[in-house]
Amino acid sequence: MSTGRKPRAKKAALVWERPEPDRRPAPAPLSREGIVQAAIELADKEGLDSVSLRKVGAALDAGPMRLYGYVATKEELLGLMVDEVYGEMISEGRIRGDWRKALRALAHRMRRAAREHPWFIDLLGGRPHLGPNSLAHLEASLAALSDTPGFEDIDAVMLAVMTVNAYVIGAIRTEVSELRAELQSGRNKAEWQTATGPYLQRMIATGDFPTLDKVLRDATHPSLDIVFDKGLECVLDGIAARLLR
Amino acid sequence: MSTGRKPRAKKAALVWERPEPDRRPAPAPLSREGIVQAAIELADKEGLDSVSLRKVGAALDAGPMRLYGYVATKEELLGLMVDEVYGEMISEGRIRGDWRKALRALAHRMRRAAREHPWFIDLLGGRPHLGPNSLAHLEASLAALSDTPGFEDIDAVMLAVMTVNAYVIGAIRTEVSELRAELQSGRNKAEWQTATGPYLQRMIATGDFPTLDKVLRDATHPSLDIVFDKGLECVLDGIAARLLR
DNA sequence: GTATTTGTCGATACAGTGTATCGGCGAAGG
DNA sequence: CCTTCGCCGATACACTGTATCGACAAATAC
Repeated sequence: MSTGRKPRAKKAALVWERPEPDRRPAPAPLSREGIVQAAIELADKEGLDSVSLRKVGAALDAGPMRLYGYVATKEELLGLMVDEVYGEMISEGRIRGDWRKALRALAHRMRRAAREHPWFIDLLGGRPHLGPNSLAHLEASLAALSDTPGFEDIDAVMLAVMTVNAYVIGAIRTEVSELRAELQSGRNKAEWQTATGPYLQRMIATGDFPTLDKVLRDATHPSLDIVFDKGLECVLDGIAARLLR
Repeated sequence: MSTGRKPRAKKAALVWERPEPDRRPAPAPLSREGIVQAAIELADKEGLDSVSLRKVGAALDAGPMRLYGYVATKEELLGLMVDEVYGEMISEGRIRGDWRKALRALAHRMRRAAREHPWFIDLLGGRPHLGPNSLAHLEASLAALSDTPGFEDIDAVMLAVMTVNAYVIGAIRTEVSELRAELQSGRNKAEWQTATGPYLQRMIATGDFPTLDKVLRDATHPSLDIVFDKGLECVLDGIAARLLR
């Protein structure tokens, strides 16, 4: 095509109108580590939905496309975030003690991590985690067990770790969902109960949920920590029972 | 403002250019149930990401905003989808048998539902589920236990149900993630293994993951069904152990 | 030294998303 | 028949992830 196209619209013809050669704030070092850090900070502060390539880029004085040099896709960035949290879990130190202590420690580490990064549990299980820290975490888990007596069989080790892991993930997921519900509709637990209370009471008043009614009326409602630990001990008991068989 | 604004640009002045009075394909009955059904069909077929208000609307010959009469937000639609699946689970019939049979049945129902609707597990735990079917499912679970001997204490019932639920959710989540990984990168399990294999082998060759190495080499790798059931029995054993104490 | 090639980088563009807004239309009321 | 009201849904907006490709800088060739 020969129709003379203008060189570029944005550049004013006169120097006086061009402010400066577009002042680069810095060569913008930028690194995968830095990007992941910024993304995590954003997710912690504003929630996972706020992690967009634009916002992460902006936090680093860069445009969205700049990140694509370090990450092929947003999925990959999320994967790196997950691996980073695994890294934090590992850095808490070696797991020691008998198998029960070890599994308990692993469970609590994960729970703590999920509390500090509420988005973590949402990302878990999206895709398998093959990052170095994930692998290291898995290795640490398996190693902690395979050293202890009663776990000579590698299949038993695998079963124990996977079962506890499944419980932990499910339990944390439920917890986080409850916490979010509280945080969302107002501020404290009381407000949430008064918000959903009427609806629930109306439902229960139908008489279709007698057992649920009994639970809400008679059951002691322990703190989340206690519920988590009780369930965990339950699972551990199950593993113990299988060991002796 | 008095500047004569044009009546409407889209309407051609001549009748011949206006095709028809915009032929309504039908008064478009439209109902919450229908919308949810369409959304579920879409999610089953094309994945959860494809569930957009526009596409759901299109499936019902309606614009996006039409749906907002039946649903205040997309979140609400997703909530309805979840409740619908709970409904399917309930409709499989009453839970019967001793507590172990009952819990096993509940677990397998959920797993089956998650297989038919792979998006289900992703939505679980986002927010608490207070829909009628969710409540009915919970009621059925609690009722199935509170009838059986050994579960007079309502707290014990709650603990057992919640623990099994946590395990099931976590286990299914892990499973689905593995399945997705296989389906994604090619077609069958072999292809996936040859895709990620080299990377894993290189990682293991570093010698940093000896136990993981042993697992990959020595462990029998049972089918997903067997793994799930073994873990489940493990948890059930734990509950049994607590019952006798 | 200049001319040409090359390769990278990021602004722009695009096809989507969820949802707020408000003009136009049908129905109700005088 | 005219007016008024309410509601519905087309349009618009702000935002997303990412493909594209022109412009610039460094490297190479002469």
